[in-house]
Amino acid sequence: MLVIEDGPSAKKHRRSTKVDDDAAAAERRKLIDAERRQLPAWAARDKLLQLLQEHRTLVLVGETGSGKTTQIPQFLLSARFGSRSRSRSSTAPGKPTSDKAGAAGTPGDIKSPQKATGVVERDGASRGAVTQNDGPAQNVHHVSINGSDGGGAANHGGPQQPTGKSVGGSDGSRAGGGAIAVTQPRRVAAMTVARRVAEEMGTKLGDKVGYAIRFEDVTSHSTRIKYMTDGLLLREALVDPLLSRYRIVIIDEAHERTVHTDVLFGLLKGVQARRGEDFRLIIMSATLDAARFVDYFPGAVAALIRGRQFPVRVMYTPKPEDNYLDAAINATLQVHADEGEGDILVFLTGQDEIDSAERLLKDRLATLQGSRGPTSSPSFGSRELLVLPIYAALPPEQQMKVFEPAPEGQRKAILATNIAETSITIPGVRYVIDTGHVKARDYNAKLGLESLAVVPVSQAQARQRSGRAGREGPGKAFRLYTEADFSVLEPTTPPEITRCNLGSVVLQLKAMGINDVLGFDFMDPPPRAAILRSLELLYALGALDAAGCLTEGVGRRLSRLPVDPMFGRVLLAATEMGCGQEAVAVVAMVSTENVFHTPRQKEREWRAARLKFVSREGDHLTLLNVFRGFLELPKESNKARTTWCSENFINIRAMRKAEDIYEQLVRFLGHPSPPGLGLQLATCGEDSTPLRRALTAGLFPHAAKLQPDGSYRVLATGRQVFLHPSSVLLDRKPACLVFNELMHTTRTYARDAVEIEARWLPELAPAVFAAKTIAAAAGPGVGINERLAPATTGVAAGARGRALRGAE
DNA sequence: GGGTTAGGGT
Repeated sequence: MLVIEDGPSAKKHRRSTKVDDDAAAAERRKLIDAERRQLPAWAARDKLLQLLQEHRTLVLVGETGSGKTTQIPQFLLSARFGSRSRSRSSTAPGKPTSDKAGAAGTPGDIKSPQKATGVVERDGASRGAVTQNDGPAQNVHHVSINGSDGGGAANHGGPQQPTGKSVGGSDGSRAGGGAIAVTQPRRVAAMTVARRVAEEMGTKLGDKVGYAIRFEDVTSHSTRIKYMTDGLLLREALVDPLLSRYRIVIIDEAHERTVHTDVLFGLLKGVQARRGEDFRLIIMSATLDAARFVDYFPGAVAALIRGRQFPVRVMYTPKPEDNYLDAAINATLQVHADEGEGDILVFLTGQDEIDSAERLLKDRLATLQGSRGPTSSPSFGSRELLVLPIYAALPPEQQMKVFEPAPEGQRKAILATNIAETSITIPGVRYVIDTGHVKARDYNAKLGLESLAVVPVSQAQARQRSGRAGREGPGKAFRLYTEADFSVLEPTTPPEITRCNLGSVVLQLKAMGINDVLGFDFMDPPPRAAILRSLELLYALGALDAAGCLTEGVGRRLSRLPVDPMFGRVLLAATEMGCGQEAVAVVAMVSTENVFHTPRQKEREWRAARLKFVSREGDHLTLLNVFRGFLELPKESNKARTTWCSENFINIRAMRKAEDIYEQLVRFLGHPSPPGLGLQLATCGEDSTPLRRALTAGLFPHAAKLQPDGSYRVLATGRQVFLHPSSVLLDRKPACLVFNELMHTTRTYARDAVEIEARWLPELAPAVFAAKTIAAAAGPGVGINERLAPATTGVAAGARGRALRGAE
């Protein structure tokens, strides 16, 4: 069971199996109520509501365990913020409704961040030594909310106003007019928090409180509080740019700065400008970066709610470690030998590193046991150390082991990637070992190249890691670097939107009528080159016209498909080429990561298993074979599926996700009326040619030709790349191929490749591959790249010029 | 000749 962020309350939550026992239910409600009142958020209730009446944007810094995610929406609802009735009675922007505004003492100061220098007081219990060692708390402009007692405020979950007609011309869809939307970066969080809040309010999930995530909508017409993923709200904005069905939008975990939240920021700013007093925005963030948000949103005010975090003592190494992996193993053994009860969480960078750390640690333990005898030392060997890996690609049954409590007399040492920073919370952890490194994705817009490299963490990330030791009691964090090293780390990790491919983002903005993408009000604008590159790509795909405007035929349809624009283009082409079914399966599979589980110590086994699926034509067809194999299993038999997957070293989570995407795409492409595209999904059977042609029609910007030295050259750019070692084509190296993506690690690798015919290119992408050039290139022994590169660059430059004219 | 951090989508 994954435990979500934000609070002991949610963590303790167990769903009651029966509610027919009224007495027990009432008892439970009392308990829940008592629990709620303990939460720091509860004490801040009245003040928060007051602030929100006076300001259109509230930036709420709620530390871990404050209860902000579960409580704030309920407060708003009980204060009728979640109903339509008060929206008309509110006053003009900037004019407080309440004459009590001054009485609270501070609102005047709060409004102007520059004046309100109130340093946030931080009590020791809240952050303890972490703060101390990290240096002084940042000087942020907030007001600290110290609970006025929340005694009188008990009408939570009271009867709600009938919704009537919604504001701003609602479309009458579910969770109708004036509801409260609360976004989360992760699906599990949206689900579990919604479930908890429904229970607190004593309603059925999907009734007054619900959630919506991709593939799942548990809301109804009576839903007033809707927890959802940020990506989903972004999708809704495509259809309803004013988000008219919501009176309040809450962006939770805003400090994580996902691509989705960052785009939402810009959109919401526009929504505020157009909806005025009719709309309220709350930005909830766990770290003290409120000033950024306050500066960005006009008229915003910040407030802090304390958390319930136990103190964590942070230790640094006196001098730099030259091998953090060795250091981590030593530190783990030392903590195990010297420290009291509690599990150890070690942050490493990736699967390989975790695998080898696991081996090294187990070897060291065996040696120690052997030299001392099984029970010789009271401090060492008296307790066993249970070494457990956790990372996203690990099969679920192995992942589950970290959530089980250590058996009596044992201690867990969990070797984790940054999955344990935010996505999952592991119970029992009291010691954190931070190697100070992380494997991170980056994007070089000029080269259109993604890279994956081990880099130092940011200070914020280091704090987040340390905090994992203080969830259940006082803890200790061991940073395997010096305090001086910490002080020179970047304060925060740059937002993702500044370091990723923007194809989808630019397409979405265009589809929402935001034509001047370069001028979009991003909180942190992505590199200009990244936007330009996306415009070029979208033009090449036919999604934008020469003026940079969305094309109705291709562009509009691509914007609605929930896949990368290049894959969307593959799907559209496939429906015309009679291989829609196969293409949907392939796109679903490539939209899923970690299909194959490839543990290093079982390489022979997984290679043998994979052979059954291998297509000599490439990775896409191999993935298609896997998907077909999976679909042949009885859908209702979980057992059969689990067994098949584990026998074949296939990740069942990935397969379930691929199946969901497949079904969603089939529904979408096939459905006859508007949101659907009403396209026929035919099958090409065993003939792979139509499918490979369809893939070419979308992936042509990634077409590459074999070079004499065994490497490949990307036709559109002239770049030299290598086939990724995981490709089934590695032994066969066809003369021409298209691939999904480039990734730079030790070298520049092309991942997921499929063989194509060079002569298809001018036919399927005439704007980019002039027939003449290809004809020359197709001749034997002709230096194809030298001829192609200038031609394609010229086209790209032309596209850029035209696309920009529309944009600027 | 050799390898993938984590999230997310009407």
